[in-house]
Amino acid sequence: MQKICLIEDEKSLSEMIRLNLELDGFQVDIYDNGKIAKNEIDKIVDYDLVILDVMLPQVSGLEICSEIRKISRVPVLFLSAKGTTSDRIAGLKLGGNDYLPKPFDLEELLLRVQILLQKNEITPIDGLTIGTKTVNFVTYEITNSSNAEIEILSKKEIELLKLFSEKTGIVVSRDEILDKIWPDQFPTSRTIDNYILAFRKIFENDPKNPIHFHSIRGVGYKFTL
Amino acid sequence: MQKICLIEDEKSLSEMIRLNLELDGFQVDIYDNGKIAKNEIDKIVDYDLVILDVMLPQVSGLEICSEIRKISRVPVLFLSAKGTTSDRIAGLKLGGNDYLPKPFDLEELLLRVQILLQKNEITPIDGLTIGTKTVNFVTYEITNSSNAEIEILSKKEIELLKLFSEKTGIVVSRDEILDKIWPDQFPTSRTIDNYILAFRKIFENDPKNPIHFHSIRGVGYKFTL
DNA sequence: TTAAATTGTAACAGAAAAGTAAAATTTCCA
DNA sequence: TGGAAATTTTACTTTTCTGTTACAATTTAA
Repeated sequence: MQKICLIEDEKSLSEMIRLNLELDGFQVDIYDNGKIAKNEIDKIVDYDLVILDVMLPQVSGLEICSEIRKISRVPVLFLSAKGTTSDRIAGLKLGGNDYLPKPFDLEELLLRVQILLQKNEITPIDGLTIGTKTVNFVTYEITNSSNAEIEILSKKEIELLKLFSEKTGIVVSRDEILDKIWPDQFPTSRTIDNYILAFRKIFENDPKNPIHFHSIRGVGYKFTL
Repeated sequence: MQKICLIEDEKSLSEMIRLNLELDGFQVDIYDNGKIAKNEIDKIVDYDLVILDVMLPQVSGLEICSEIRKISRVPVLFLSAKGTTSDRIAGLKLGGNDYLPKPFDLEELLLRVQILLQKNEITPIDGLTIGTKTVNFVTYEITNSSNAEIEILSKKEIELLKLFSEKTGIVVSRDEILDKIWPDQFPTSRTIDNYILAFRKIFENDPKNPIHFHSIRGVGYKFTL
């Protein structure tokens, strides 16, 4: 779920915006104090979008935007009662991504929010998910959705997993594995077994009764999700 | 060079816009006829940005936008004399990315054009905060929020940190690092290690168990915040 | 039922990669 | 030009990977 940070001191307005963004499926947190917001820039840049009122008591929205831009490129949408051209330009120059003068139409706000968030669309990762664990073929990491621990696999392990994921549900012969993973070497057949052994320890709940890494006697192995 | 397609029937306005966009380093082609534009959608979607007047003779800008969206996600910026909310919403709903009511300030147009084109680029930011320390890519200084001490990094260190900050959370291979940081030289692999060593001493609480500068054996390094 | 073939398993050793500090070299100013 | 800072290399250590070995367990076939 995409999270939006709304920095706006006028309670009735911010609650109205929050309600509507939530109806659109976003999670919304509100800061009603510019000074606090400025002190928590670290937290603010973790959001997917920041909606920022220009006129805040004590600290101006422009100031906050400029702090944000020092450390992050998170999209910033300005709201302002002062809708003059020069204000808009000031906001955009400081790194704001859009500027909506008050009073604005709610529907327009929602549309502009969606446009800004499209930019951040997450590109699917190149990897493989087995049970609660996800292997990232680029970073070599295994992330476990249930306990946040991170393991790192080796190059050869990743190569083998890639091969298996390409052949999900299909038996891969020992010869084929050797050809693909060790094109210039000719290791023992036991070498393959050892990698399977490792995979079972990592991915199988009960390594003795594997459900993902099956041995096909006399042929090779079969990987299933 | 980024190419912009401007669809606008009012010659004096379109030439003025063209001139200014060209001064900003863009290449601009003008369509002054909506009908022709509609017949050449294939060509139009090859541009990096389309600026579209809503009120065109014969064919409306909204119609053209909707044709564009059938085959492409090229950013579309609407211009319109009718600045009513419902017009803006109509434009955005059809897939427009921004809407500027006429009369607009030229500077605002140029800024919004730049924002829309940034989507495709990675805009470098001028700093990076890791834990309590903030690196300024312009002054090369590291400021520590907890003890006011100031360290200064070297040029190469800053270059490397910039690279890592652009690739936060992504593995950067040793080859890529060498390519980007040492385009004309071919230093030892140990050279990179030494920079990482320095970064860990500076930014890691426990350099032996790094949480920001991870080594990915056989590949490279990964920086995380 | 038993021997042969195949697979499972862990411990080990050599190889490769990365960590490290200090020395050597280059660059940049004053 | 001298010297300090920056940069890169060198040499060494440590860590991790990787394939082999030896043996156990399992399956197959005679």
